[in-house]
Amino acid sequence: MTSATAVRDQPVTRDEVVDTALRLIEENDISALTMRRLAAELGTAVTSIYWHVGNRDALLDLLVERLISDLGNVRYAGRTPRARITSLARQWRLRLWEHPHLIAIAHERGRIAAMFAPMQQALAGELAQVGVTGTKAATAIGALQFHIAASVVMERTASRGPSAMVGDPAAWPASYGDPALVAALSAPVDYPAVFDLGLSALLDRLVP
Amino acid sequence: MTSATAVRDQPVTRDEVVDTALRLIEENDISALTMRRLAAELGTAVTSIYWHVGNRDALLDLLVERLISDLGNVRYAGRTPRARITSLARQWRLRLWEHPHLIAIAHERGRIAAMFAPMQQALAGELAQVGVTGTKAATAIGALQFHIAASVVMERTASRGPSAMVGDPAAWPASYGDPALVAALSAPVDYPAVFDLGLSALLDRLVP
DNA sequence: ACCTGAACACCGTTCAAGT
DNA sequence: ACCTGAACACCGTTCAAGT
Repeated sequence: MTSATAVRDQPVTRDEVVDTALRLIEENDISALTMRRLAAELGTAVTSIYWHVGNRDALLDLLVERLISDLGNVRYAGRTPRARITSLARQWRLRLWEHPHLIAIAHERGRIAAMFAPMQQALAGELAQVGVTGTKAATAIGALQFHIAASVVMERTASRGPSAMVGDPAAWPASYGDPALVAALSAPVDYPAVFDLGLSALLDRLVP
Repeated sequence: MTSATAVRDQPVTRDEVVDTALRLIEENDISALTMRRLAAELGTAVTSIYWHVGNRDALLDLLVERLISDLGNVRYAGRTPRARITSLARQWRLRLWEHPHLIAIAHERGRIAAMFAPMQQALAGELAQVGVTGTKAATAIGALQFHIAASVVMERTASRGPSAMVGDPAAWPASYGDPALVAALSAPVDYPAVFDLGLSALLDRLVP
């Protein structure tokens, strides 16, 4: 936790409010973003934040818009269209994972679509190369987008709790016939592996 | 919103606290569950709730445990193992969807595993019939569980915001070569279809 | 064993008043 | 144009005191 700016000579700006709010969220989590704490961090009265951004809800909208405009495109590569789509999806997952708090907020506000806009167009280009267009391409894009967003949302939420196990060994009879299964289920979830498995299964279906 | 019980002759019980808390959440959402509102609904002082359940966090734990013990098993059918697994997955999705608020809480608390325990054992039985056991079965169970939980979490969160579109038509150049794609992308997400697509792709991979 | 009111340290937000 | 303090209606939680 950085110490609050005690006094300030410059007026606060809207961008500065957004910057500081982002910092508070990324250093802690969304619950650290209170209007009073934000004001303390900025060295102003709470009420002056209301002048700049309206209210807390509008501030959250601004944070999401900032995220969207910061995301931009992502580097990806591969020899075949399928390899490029795989690379693209993995890169987007990693990129979103840098802002897990924000993507949860974006999701709640129905802004996931806008967030993925650059990815959609790159994906549409790759799909067109393998002859997938129109509603089929839309389905593929929707499914991949869902898979990526879900992976980040699920891993993020789970990582706040106890290390998420898939299974609870105690729920299985001690005499259960497949001890290797029970043992494997009690390991922590390997999210990247689950992601890759789902991705590759989807691509088998979606990319001819 | 039901009117609060004005006076009461019986002592409050822990179960009654949990019941009322569940009702508050399911009739509204998690933000409706405040200790003060709960007390008003029960017709007691706020502080007496603390005597029964500890604090708000412990109450949320109790709600999740209640959900888990209420879930139990689910009916499913089908001629082939694959059909039965598909039916099982769909039924679990529907079942969880009856308690979207609670499953978000369960997920945050790392209790998804316990929630899915009955499903895991049914699934293990079906997988064994097609020769999938051990770590392979654990992977399959983990992937299916992730898919079901993600579907509910994503659809639930999205449904609080504006009707989620996959794509924003305005983000595409008006001259884009595939208008059918752009049009299809701007329709609301069909979550059951996305769920079934992902499920069937996973099963192609996981069930021989 | 169960309940109570008072108190504390927080929230978001509005408003009238300042420069 | 920008900032301020006071005030309101909320939170969760603790505690000493009641029966």
